[in-house]
Amino acid sequence: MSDTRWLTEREQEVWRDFMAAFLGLTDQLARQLQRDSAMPHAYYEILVSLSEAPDRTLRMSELAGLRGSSRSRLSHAVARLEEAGWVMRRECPTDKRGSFAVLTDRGFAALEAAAPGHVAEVREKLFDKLTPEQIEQLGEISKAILSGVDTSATTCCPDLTGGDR
Amino acid sequence: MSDTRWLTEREQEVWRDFMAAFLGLTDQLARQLQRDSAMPHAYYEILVSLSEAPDRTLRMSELAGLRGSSRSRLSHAVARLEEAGWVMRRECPTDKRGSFAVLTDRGFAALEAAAPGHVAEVREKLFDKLTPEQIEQLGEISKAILSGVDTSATTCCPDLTGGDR
DNA sequence: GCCTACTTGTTGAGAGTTCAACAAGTACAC
DNA sequence: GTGTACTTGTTGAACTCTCAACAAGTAGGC
Repeated sequence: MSDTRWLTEREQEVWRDFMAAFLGLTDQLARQLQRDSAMPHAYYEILVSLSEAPDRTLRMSELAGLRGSSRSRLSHAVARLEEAGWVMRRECPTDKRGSFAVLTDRGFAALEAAAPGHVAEVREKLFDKLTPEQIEQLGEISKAILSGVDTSATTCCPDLTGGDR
Repeated sequence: MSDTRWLTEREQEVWRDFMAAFLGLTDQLARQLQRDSAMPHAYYEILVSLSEAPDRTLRMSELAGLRGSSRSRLSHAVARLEEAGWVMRRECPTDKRGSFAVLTDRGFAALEAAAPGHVAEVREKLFDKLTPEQIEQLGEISKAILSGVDTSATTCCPDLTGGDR
């Protein structure tokens, strides 16, 4: 198609440090949560989203959108969270296809118990390592990257079977 | 233990944007590689590490160290890469426990075929979104985060059974 | 030599994610 | 109403990763 615009030496270096730093960071956060609270990071974030929603309740697809997760992934995850007694499903009265996920009191308690350790890890491993200027810079950089990430790609699986028959 | 130092509003915002941006970015890179080259991102990086090693050969544990991967994970991955014909195992003559992973010609060709698409995605989704100053800042920030990430944690599983008997 | 401690790499089971396929319901034209 | 297209959420299989357990080999004391 077009000849490749390879990375410069410096870009390569930044890219590798960036990946190593971020993968290492997320890895440690995930380990901390799994070790101390027996939940994967993705499940923690589902609980957070629910805890902030009105009535601690969200439609499955809204929750998937918020978390940038596929419907399939969320469905499996909520099934596990339901087994743990942290989330309940409730049907939607106005749309019989739909279903709500509701954070239970036990789920909220589990989240409250997990939060301090998680926040401490984020502080120690991220914010304590950066100057106030760098924190601002990271915010700007993140926003710039976000502008190019199509969040829809994760959530939906466009079925194009009807388009080119 | 100690009372929690919660995140400030601004820190929270940066944290969420950061996670969303990074998870979205890695997700898209992984999808691009899987879609266009039928390999997970982690496998791509294994091939890269091997391609840069003398004789395209590395001890399993060195490779695990380079990639910040556990020995178990690497062993499974190399098994898959061997099935694909991209990597071969060779035994180590001086240490009969050890084994080498060697990138095959087919593996090198697969890497060459995958690289342009991957680099284009990294460019488009990351470097094209950032100013030269931001790229420098990201490099510094990554180094700072890296300083607090203990890369050993991933690789080894310290067996402390003998310590406190 | 022998014995204990450690290292290397593999294995199998369990857990989370992805993908494609699916049932059930909704929306809207006709 | 009927029919077609789309949406919602779930399911099962395949795949990757993690964890614990393991066999085999090395290192160093004695």
